[in-house]
Amino acid sequence: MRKNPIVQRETLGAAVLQIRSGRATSRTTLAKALGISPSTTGLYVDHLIAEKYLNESGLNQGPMGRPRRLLSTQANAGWFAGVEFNAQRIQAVGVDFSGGLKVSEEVILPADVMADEVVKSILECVAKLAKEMQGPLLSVGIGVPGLVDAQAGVGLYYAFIPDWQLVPLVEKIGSKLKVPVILQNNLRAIALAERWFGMGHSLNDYVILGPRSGFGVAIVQDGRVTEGAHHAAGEVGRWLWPLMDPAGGGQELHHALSAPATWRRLAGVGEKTNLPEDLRAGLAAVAESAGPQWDAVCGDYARVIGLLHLIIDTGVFILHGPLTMLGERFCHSITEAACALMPALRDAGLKVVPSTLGDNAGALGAASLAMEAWSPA
Amino acid sequence: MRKNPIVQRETLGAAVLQIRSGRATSRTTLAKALGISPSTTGLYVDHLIAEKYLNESGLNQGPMGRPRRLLSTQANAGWFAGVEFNAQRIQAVGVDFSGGLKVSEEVILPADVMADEVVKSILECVAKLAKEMQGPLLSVGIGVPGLVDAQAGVGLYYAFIPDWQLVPLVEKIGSKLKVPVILQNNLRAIALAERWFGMGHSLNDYVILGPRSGFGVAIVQDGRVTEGAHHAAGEVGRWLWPLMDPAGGGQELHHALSAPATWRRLAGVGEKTNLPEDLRAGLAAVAESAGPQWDAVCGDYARVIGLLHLIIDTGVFILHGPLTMLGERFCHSITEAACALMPALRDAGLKVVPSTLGDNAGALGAASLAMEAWSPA
DNA sequence: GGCTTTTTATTCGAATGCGAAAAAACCCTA
DNA sequence: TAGGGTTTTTTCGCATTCGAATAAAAAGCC
Repeated sequence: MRKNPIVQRETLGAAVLQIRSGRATSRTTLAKALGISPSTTGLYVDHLIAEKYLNESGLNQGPMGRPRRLLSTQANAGWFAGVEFNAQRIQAVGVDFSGGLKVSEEVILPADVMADEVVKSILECVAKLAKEMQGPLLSVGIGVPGLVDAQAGVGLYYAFIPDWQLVPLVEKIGSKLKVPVILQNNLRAIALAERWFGMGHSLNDYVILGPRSGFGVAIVQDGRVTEGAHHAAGEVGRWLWPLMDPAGGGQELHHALSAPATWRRLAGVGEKTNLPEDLRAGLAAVAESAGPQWDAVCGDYARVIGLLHLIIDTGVFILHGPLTMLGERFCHSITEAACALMPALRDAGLKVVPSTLGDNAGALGAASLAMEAWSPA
Repeated sequence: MRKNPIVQRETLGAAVLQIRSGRATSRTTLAKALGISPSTTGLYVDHLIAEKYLNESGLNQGPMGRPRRLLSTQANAGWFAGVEFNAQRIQAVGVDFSGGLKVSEEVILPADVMADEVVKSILECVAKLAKEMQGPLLSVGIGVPGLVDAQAGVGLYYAFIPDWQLVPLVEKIGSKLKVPVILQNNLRAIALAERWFGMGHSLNDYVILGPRSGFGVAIVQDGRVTEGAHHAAGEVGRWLWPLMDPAGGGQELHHALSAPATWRRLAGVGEKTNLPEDLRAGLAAVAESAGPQWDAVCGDYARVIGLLHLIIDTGVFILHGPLTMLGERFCHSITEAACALMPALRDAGLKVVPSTLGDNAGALGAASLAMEAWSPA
């Protein structure tokens, strides 16, 4: 038996992430992925197996040579909670140690909810999840609407909860649950969800399009989620739109491209018409429409995406939220319109696709936050 | 005497950078800046002093305690070459080991110059610099126009040199000079110049505005220069402009905001009017103008900057190139116009400032590339 | 079956980097 | 001028990490 060194916890966490994601499958591949020597990697893996975080799961015979001893995460070593919320509802998921989604919860919030009630509901939600999960809760990720200081663990501002200002969420939740709590803006959390559960798996550069009650984007560059100097990267909803309004009385992009606004424009109804009971169903109903409204909406999206793409040069734009109901055709129309407007985009391989993740993408992203932050004690 | 370990070269390079930039001035501050222990730092510094890269330059008494033994770089330990070029000219600088600018060179290129001639001229230019510099040449940085694959060391494409396609510059220059050669897009090189020689010293997030024969930007986020998935980040000159052209026959932003176009618009002359002999002087002459042209130009700049700022949330925009001749007033007008158009910008602390670096900012940035890449043998 | 070849994992000595403690160099005060 | 306080630098022992060699486990080949 090898001696058991006091290994670095951070590196242990990184090793688990590599194994869980499938980027590394054996000791040697793990060594390469972590950039440490094979001998040290062996010690780390021994430690993680001894602590029941990993196990060996068979052999993988390559074309030649000694077969790899496959490593995998022990699903019941503990679990991660992912929570996302806005002014209307809380969504939460429980994810096992192998990254498998096990339980979902949803809580509808009352109108005019206050910050303290939200915190209370989040705690209740996590408690409900805990009943169905195995092992100890390891960490909690929270996708927070509005401006968030992820480092400080504070929700800075959110327009639709009246007293949501400088809310020390990490402290409030962490002091009750006694586990690490990690925050991130909810759209940026979705970006992480794509990485762990969606199509971002193999991508290093992509943009999340998030048209909901407003319009925002989350940007992933070279594998890193862009935060911004004031935690406000991706707040494109505050763009003047139309940009060249000759009258000067411009509006914000929010008003043109939010999910409700998009439905109204596609349905050809005015601002005074009530929204349908179920916006998603309403959107599905107009998914086949055509004509000038369709072109106008796609043209606006095309312009926004074209501007974005030529700045940050990512490649794939992943559409999230209710507008995914408009399907592939919507995304394709946008792509085509953008390339028609700005020919440079065609060479740059612009592509808009609807997300394959469902409504709980934000909660899954929050769970990703929790997984990324965890290291063994 | 302490024993002399075989230290890691990369860390030695990083240590020299910290000392040269003044971010670290003593062994202890260096240890903090590098994130390694004071004891190890002591060994590294000993090594660097023994190799004549650093020396001790007096004491710095704080309010209390043992004074710091100040460290500084040995100016004559060698030198770095920085080269920038476009289709018209080559600019080169020689920078000593302490980061001091010592020599500048400029070569005017003939019309319709070919790639091979450019390479030859660069080599001649560096040879000329070498005569005036002390010590050995340590590395060369090159600011390359157009698309650049910095990692591969290849110039991918530049429209104004006919055969500038897939030029293996690092190989061509490196094989002659026998020192490391580092490439970067010339605008992104300017971003580095701001960091080392300009106002980026204390900034982690800023944007370089580069209106010249076209219009592009370079983005620095959290201290890193944004490259883009296809080496094309910041190519905003290819935006459709005006963005909402109802006729559909849109142009590129290049045509509206390049340095010549800006002069024509401010001077109120058409596309057929010849440019002044000296564009900078011409621009200085229209710097005091006012009225609708002035507002229109500033409005366009304000829109571009507003869009950029709300995406990437940096803060400071640094204007480079001939348009700096328009002075503080121009930048101030843009800032004001942007805040008027998009009120969100006012809270976000948007600021546009002219660069204090002169015409050779690109070459200085290239030298910064060289400095950042160097490590002792 | 024994041989080589290839790839993965482990062993083991060497040494690099760290932490704690000591030393050094200054201030201030009495 | 001696002593306490403070900060920087160095010393020194220790242990983690590495590198090179070794062992292990398979395939292919005669």
